Amino acid sequence: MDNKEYAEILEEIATLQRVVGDNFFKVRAFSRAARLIENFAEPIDDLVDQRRLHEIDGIGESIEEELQALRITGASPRHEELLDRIGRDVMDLWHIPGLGIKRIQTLYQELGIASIPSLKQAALDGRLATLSGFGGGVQDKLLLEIEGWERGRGRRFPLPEAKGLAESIRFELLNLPEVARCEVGGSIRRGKETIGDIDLLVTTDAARTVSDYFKSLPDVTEIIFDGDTRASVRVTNEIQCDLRVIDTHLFGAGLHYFTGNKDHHIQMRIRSKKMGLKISEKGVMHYDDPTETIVGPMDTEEQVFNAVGLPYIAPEIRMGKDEIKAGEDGTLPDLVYPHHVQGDVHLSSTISGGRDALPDLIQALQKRGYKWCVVTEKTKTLHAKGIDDRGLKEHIERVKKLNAMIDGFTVLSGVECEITFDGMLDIDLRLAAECDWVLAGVTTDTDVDADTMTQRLMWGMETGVVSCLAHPTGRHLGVHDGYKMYFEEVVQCANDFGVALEISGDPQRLDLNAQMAGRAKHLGAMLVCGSAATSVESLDHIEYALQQARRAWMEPKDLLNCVSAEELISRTRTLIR
DNA sequence: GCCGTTTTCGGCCCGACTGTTTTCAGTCG
Repeated sequence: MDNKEYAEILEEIATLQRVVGDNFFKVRAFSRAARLIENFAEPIDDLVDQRRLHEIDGIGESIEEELQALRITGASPRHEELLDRIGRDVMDLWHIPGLGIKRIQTLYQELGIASIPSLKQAALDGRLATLSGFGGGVQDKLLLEIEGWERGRGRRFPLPEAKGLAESIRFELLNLPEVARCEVGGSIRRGKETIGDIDLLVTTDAARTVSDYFKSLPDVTEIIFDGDTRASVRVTNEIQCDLRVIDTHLFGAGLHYFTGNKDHHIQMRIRSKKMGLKISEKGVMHYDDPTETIVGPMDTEEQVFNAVGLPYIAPEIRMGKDEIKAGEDGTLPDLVYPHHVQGDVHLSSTISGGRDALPDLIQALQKRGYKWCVVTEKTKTLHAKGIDDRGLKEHIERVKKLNAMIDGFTVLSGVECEITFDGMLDIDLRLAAECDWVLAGVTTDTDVDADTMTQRLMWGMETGVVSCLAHPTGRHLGVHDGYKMYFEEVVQCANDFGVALEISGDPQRLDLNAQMAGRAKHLGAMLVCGSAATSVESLDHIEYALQQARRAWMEPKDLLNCVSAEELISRTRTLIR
């Protein structure tokens, strides 16, 4: 079982426990454990086998037992018992906004409602309005929400898509003279790979004007709620967008608050409380101070963290896991940022179907302060206008000439090729060996069993000419998960043959993701970010990859992007050197 | 259910908005 599957079962246990009225804190413990496990870099299977689960802060005796049972028998007694009692459909009720613990309990206890269809029928019959706490207004609102759910509302969006939309709304808000600052917060800022809603933070001294403007934006289809300091709307594609308006001098406190995540805030607030302090979007203040005076300036997030005795903690690692302890101990990582990057290992030009010509790409990279790049033109399997063996030979020559003309920047010759069904490459191996860098991946015939795919990837790497495994899991964000394979074996083989693993910034992929990258790092793999750019504009996509790397607590020393061109070459493909 | 530099028992984050039980519970982020 993979970590995600363990997490899903724990979350289901939490949800079912809510319905039967279990202690709120017990429910929260299961829910938190689920999130911890989902984001854990090592396979839970291994931790169970090594009896190391208790090393995770937040997992105690009871949850460890459930996980052990899941590992050994494939089922959790608690989960099974709850499912027998109230059934699976009840969990859908949690997807209906407006329904929480109390109302779901009332529905279940008073009317025996434990599924969305029965809820809808009761609303249509007018039976809901008879329950205490459910006036006619609630009934009508629930009916609308049910219809929204039936239309597929509530789905999660790939990060790049949601980020694009968020930036466009941010841009519109910045048009308003009353808006002093506007930032995107929430899971987009943390770089979570799928996004449930968009959070925007605005500082202004004219809250009402800004809020009214926000609600009147052309894309807005529905106003969910509307208050003095916050408003929430739905935009065209059904994604929810929340606006929080805050006083200009509380920008740092507001941004911290609106970035999350929830577990991070709970940990921060528990810590503050122990220090006699209270932390919220209104800043940090003494716990029992009726005047609510902030203890210092709150213009920046750094000031907020400092006010509770912590150094700045980057958004990407705010998960309520180990970051606060690391802050206390002074062991926070020095995370990798764009200015650390010396080169990109994955980009192609008009030569193999890209949009921009090689000289333009190189000029753009130099402008960024990069010192080198690998030009990985695509083969014919990857693009209809891709290169064949002859094209690759010409490419290698072209790069040599180009290099002679440029000062202070190294262009490396590369190719992006396919590991074919029989574990070979779709280019001549001797030519591949002549390239500085060979990026190889799998894009065809992916619907095979794990043994077959693992073998294919390993055979590909065993040719000895591969420098890097491209988008190693083969997933397409929001479309399909990666192919089946044994990741540990693939990483081991990569290590043996000096093959790096790519963290692809391709907006369709983000592959490896943060958890897998963390796992690969733990297994001793070499990692490198690639923009997969085919144009000057898409060179920016490397930031998506770097953000996933930061979520995996990676520092410059963990990524080959931060070494020199010479070191990049000498550390990879060790077999043929 | 989990946890411990005041605690192995007794706590467990904070504030805004909505609708209804006209003084606050329920939900949300």
